Amino acid sequence: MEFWNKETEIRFFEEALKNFASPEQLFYDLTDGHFAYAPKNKTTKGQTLQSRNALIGQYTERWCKDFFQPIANDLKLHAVNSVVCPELGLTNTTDADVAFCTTNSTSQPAKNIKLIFEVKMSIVNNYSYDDVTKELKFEGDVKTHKGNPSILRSDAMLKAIGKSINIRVSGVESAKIPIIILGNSPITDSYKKKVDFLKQAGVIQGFVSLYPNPTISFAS
DNA sequence: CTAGCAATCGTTTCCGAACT
DNA sequence: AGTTCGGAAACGATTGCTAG
Repeated sequence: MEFWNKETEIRFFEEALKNFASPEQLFYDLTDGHFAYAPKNKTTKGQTLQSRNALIGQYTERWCKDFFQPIANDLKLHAVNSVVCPELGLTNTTDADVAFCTTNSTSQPAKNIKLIFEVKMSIVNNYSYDDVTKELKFEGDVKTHKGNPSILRSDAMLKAIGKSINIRVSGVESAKIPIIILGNSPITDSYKKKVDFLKQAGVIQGFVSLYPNPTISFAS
């Protein structure tokens, strides 16, 4: 299984366009074309694209499940999406994005859950889409557009930490289950120390980016 | 440049009313 | 009494924006 890369992102757009989404749901409609993010020298005229959120959210969570499935299997476990376990504070609205469980059922008792992942990933690079030719084009890496994806954002970190603590304080069963945050961007300097303390404190066992070299362009 | 508030979309849940 | 319907409200996901 490969790490997150440009092909992963292109595949998201292609599958979404083919199956259920219109270009307007996935791209900013700027004067000179459709863009995944606003390039640094351009403005979105105040519009904030929201229709992509749920779609990319689901895609990344599924992608992570597939990514970790072989590892889970080696451990005689299953990687499962949207795991619900009321004992751990994981309800239908606030479920575990991905978890390693002893069975592949969505609804699990606490004792079956061995590892919890919180996915905080999205599109990292910028792309343009041509309405006429249907062509998807790489426009530049994360430094060339205005968006801050994934755990590069402080509030994404706060949400991840908050959700983890919420699990920790839900009961005795949840105290021992490791929690790992998955992203596809670097983190801010200001959080580098804190993630170590979070680990020492036993709240979160790891922050992992599945996108090794986001600012190096690979041939596609 | 960073932290974090505000905004919107899609989905789920809630809750009273209407209906067997 | 139990079920179903439907609008309102809540919530989670991501991203723009701007004060400091």
